[in-house]
Amino acid sequence: MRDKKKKEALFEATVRLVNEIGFVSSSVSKIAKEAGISPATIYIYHENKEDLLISTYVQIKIKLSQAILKNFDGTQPVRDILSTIWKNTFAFNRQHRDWFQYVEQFSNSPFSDLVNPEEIEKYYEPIMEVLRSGIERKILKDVPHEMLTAFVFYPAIVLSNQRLCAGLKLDDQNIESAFTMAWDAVKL
Amino acid sequence: MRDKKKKEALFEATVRLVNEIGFVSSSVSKIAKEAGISPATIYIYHENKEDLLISTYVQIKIKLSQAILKNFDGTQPVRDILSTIWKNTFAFNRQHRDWFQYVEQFSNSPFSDLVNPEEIEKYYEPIMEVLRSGIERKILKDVPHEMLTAFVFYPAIVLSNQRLCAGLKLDDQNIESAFTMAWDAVKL
Amino acid sequence: MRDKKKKEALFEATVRLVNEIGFVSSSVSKIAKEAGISPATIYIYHENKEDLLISTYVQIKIKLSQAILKNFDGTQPVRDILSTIWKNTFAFNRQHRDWFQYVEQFSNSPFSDLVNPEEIEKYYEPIMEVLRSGIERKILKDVPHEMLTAFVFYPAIVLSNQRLCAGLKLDDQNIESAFTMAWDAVKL
Amino acid sequence: MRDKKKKEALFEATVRLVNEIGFVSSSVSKIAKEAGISPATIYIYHENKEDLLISTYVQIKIKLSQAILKNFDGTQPVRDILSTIWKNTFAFNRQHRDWFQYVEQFSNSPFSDLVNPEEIEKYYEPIMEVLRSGIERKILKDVPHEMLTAFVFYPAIVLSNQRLCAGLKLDDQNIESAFTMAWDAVKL
DNA sequence: GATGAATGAGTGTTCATTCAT
DNA sequence: CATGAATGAACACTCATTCAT
Repeated sequence: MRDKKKKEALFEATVRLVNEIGFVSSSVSKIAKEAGISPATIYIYHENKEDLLISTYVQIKIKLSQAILKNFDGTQPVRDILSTIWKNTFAFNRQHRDWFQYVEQFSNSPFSDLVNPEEIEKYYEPIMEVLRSGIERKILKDVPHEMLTAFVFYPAIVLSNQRLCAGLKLDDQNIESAFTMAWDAVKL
Repeated sequence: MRDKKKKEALFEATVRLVNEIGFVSSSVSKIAKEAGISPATIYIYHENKEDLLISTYVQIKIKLSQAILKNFDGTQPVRDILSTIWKNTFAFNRQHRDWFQYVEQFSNSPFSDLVNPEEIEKYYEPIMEVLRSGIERKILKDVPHEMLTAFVFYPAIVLSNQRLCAGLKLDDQNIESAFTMAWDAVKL
Repeated sequence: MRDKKKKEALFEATVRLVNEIGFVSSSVSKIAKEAGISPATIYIYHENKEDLLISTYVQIKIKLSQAILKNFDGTQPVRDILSTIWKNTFAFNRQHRDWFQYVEQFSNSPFSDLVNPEEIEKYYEPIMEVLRSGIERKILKDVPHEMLTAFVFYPAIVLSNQRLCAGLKLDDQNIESAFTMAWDAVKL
Repeated sequence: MRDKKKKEALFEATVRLVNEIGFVSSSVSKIAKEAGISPATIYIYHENKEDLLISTYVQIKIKLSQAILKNFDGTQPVRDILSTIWKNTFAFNRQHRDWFQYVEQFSNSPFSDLVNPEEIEKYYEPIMEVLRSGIERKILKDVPHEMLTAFVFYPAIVLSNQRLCAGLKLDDQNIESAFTMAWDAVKL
């Protein structure tokens, strides 16, 4: 009969603290205090600190996949699909900056090696399918999928990054311009 | 009369260890052991751990700027200049993968906030100048410079990242294809 | 459910060690070892080293106040009251030399600045009242209370100090003589 | 050919630093920096840190003895001699508060055990002689000399102590009153 | 005589984790 | 299920001291 609220509080406390004081300084005890529970309680829900951080990451990635696939319609033209995804990504970032930041911090930590990629990739499969189909139908350039994502998705992440693009105003026009660039990069 | 060799050994040990065990786990004592010196000695050359990590980062960024600006010729067409920079980046990454990885880990750590951006930006000024001139001469899209770099340089970083693009073979042809994508993104 | 015994052991170990090797050399780890606990455990009971030393001091000062106010009877003549206090002080010192020494070492350390004087003074209020009343009733000299205590209490401390008065035998007769001197000093 | 100036600078730096940051925090390197010399240089003039601190203490005690014996005239009445000494003590404290504070900090540190008492006592011999003579001539109470000093000299130290008597104004009148108390204590 | 560089041993403190309750 | 107490190991950093120059 695990308390749902506690697990939820733990998730939120982890994200909040990591965003506040960073990955390195976020100790188990501090996270516990932030969540209003005992450090020992964390070990009921998670095997160890690693597991806590990883599971927090995975949860966010799943939520993220759901958000960016909102209004996904495989029958639309590739460009429209990617445009929707692109805009969803920026919308998600604006609404859940803390989740976004957590993911970025996590991705560049050694912990990220410990995540089973497949566990996450499956949630993004529809997007991969779009890319594959786009290539087949001679709409997208015939290059490895890493190269397509490097130009369609990572620029969005970079542009959303407060640290890297502190001075950049992300208004609708800029987002639109940026997507045009992405599309120019990948379209055949 | 500080021992040049010790400072050099310290630099190398720091990079090596951060690449081996990650930023978080790289403690001062471990770095000292890796460099074959006493932990106390580090504090002769650096004010504190932060200073050690930052100065290591800055050193690499300077070396990196020199490497990617190799054969820089401002009189060439914009496309050729960017192409050279693009290829230099991949060459540098191939030769100094550890330096590259260090920079990526550092950039996403809270330490990166502590670096004075101007100290580094000045070394990359020639590139900025190329972008500015390209926009003026109606060769590049007239968008904020962050958006240009997001499509010209960050994809190179992503593609070079072993973690993100483990399965991608970075042969000359792929590099060429990727640059074409980057160019398509930014060219008017 | 904190272990009362551990806190008590910590108190005793702190006093013992400070008396053995001095204030400066008494490190947290040494105190922990002396108390038979882990250094980390100290931080469950005390915020930091400072807090440990201060709280040890305050505890002793309270015990001391209780000891020297034993048989306190405000209705007695001033001289008798002070005489009782004087004798209690020597008795306490004889029984708890280590506590006495700890207080003296602490008083001359920079830590002593961090103690809220009022926290301690309240326990000694009855004595202050005696002095005030003595002045009012023209029994004691009308001088600032610091001057009265400098002659009534500090000489007792000096005479009790093994370091300063190594060769002095503190028998009843000497204590009596000394009190006579103190009384001659303060009486009108 | 030891540099007199360096030794003097070292003495002053030691006193200054101990008064500024306390006995415990005054490390050899900090003292060296304060004196404008290398830590290693200290070991030319002093065997070790202990020796530095002790020798600083002894120097001050000698200066102090000279100061409080100023205008000493053994032919004067005992009361006048002690009064002069008493006033000299307060004068010295006012002029050299830092030296005074150093002595107090040192006296209650374990280092003080390492000082050979005779090395210092000889400078205070004239005072002892006055006390002995005062007893013989039935002017002072016939009690151990520690008891006399406990009432004639230590109250002066207590009253001079900023920490203990922060609120006490040490004007001529108060000093005079206090000496009267001291004299009442010791006179037969 | 003087020093900057060097260091092993130590400092106070926090860590992730366990366990009896 | 939940926890406060407990801890050995590690943390970043400073120490008194030495020594080649």
